[in-house]
Amino acid sequence: MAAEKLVPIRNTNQRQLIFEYLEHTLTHPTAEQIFQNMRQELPRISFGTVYRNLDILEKQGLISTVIYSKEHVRYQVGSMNHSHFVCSNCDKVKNVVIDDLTDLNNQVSRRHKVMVQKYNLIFYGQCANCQKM
Amino acid sequence: MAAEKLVPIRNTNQRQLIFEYLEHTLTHPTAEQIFQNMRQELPRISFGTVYRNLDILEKQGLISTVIYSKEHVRYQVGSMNHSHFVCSNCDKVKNVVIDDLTDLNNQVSRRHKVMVQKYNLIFYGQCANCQKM
DNA sequence: AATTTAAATAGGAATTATTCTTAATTGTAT
DNA sequence: ATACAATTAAGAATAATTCCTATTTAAATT
Repeated sequence: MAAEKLVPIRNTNQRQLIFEYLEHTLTHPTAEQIFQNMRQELPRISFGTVYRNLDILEKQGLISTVIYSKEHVRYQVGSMNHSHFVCSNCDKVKNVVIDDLTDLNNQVSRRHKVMVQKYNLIFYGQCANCQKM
Repeated sequence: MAAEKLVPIRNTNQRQLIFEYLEHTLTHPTAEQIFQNMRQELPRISFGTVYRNLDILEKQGLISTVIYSKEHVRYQVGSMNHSHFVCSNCDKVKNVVIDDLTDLNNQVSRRHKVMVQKYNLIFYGQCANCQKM
């Protein structure tokens, strides 16, 4: 665990807008989708800026990354306190409410002598729409 | 859900050896690691062959894919009936035993009117070794 | 055992997502 | 207003994965 150099974080318009977009969207966009959306307001924004700011926002705990398939990483506001369902057919992502799993982290920490900081639970299957077809 | 053309699957030495390697390793190798290992026995094997056979083995239900970070997809024998712990510091992956979660799929299926086929639960944190440092 | 045929392979090119590099820009402290 | 370091845009570089094609090979048929 290398000690990180402490560097002041400046407020930039780009990061502010990325966060606001994530805050207001109901979907779980990919970096590509975020980039395309930002281009409407900031036509000169680059992918590097999107990725860098997503990393910063995640380190600040304001957003979190959901890794739900080989191809697509998705982003959302807040930390990972809920789970996701991903339709294997149409790729849609749904937030999912499940019974309390808060003591799972402790259970795993105790049994395996590790320090669990978070978990990520993803369900895969067919959504209501795709089942009909 | 497009109907898939039924195509005979032939037994090849390459696929057999990839499966045997996964069967006997205790780690959760990446495609790269599998490729390097296969090269010892099959010096002419290509990445395409590794990826194609991993896909086939997964479709046959003989192995499964664990997506545990943006950078690294990992493979293991069997289906995903257990969970994983990933150390955020050293990247090591551990199999984790947790209390019965078998009715989680049903719980989610019922509440969200979807058909859950599998779930993937990953814990992130610091392993015993990395905590000491 | 030889022949046939489509599936699988090797090899390498192409694609895609992400990270890196650098000169120019900009937020903020003075 | 000025200075300075953090951030940006732009595009090159990298890495993982997929795709393409001529050749090879498993296995069914003769």
